[in-house]
Amino acid sequence: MLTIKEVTELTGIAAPTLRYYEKEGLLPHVKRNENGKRLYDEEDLSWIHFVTALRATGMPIAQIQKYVYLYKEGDSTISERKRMMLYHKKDIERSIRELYLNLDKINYKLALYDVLESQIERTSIKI
Amino acid sequence: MLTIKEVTELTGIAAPTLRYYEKEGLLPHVKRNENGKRLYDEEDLSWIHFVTALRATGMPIAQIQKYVYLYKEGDSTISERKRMMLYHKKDIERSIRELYLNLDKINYKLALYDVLESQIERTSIKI
DNA sequence: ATAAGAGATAAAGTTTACTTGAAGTCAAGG
DNA sequence: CCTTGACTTCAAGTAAACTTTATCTCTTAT
Repeated sequence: MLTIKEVTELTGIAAPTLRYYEKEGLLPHVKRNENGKRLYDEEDLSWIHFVTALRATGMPIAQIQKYVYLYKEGDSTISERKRMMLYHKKDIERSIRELYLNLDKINYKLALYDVLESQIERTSIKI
Repeated sequence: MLTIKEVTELTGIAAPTLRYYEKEGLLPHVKRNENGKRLYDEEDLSWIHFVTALRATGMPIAQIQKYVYLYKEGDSTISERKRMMLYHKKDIERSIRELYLNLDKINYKLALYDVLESQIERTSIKI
């Protein structure tokens, strides 16, 4: 069982953020010791990693809340949770496609700069 | 020359957002008619598209501001602008890589759901 | 004994990027 | 004439996700 400090060191997530996630219901069943201090086990860690992956891919807190709520409901919600993940997967794939398209525009801009620079170079040589 | 309404229809960007971008200095040389109403030409449109691409790839307003400021400085800032774009390109590539990594985690979760569902199915058949 | 250090809660504050609202201008249509 | 519609500006409001602050408790080292 890990303290909150150990978890921040392991995950790079700030302690207030971990408390905030828990308060918002994103981290089910985090235990406490006799003094009320948080204790994280392996399962908590994998929840943290999962939530982090969802956040990093742009899923809003509110939607993760809903997911965890369904998880707590038990096996009867498996198909709905799967649907949420499938939908989110499509979202990520769309984001990636858009990033590639916009990356093309940046690359085009960079190509223009290359032309500009070589023009400037040639001009300088002439002088 | 296009009115702001025509530009919103063409680009899907709300008029207040266009005004906001202009006020923040992201859109250089947008002209006005004799009554002070905005008129956009082809160059303005391509600035709008460019700014949109930068925003969509996560560049903060403040950094775009800096870029446009350099642009206004003239040719002497070309290499710095190019450096900004190169750096941003690396950023986008990093984002894409991270999205792929996190997509893998989501796919792993989905695979787990497939196993779970087939287990449930088999259990039901037994009953 | 007591002061430091880790952790807790609750509430307020911050940041970023817009968005909305209030109030005014101006040309055109009934 | 005067109202409607499409603008304008400036200021204030909003949403999301944290982050900071204030205050309190408890264990531990001096």
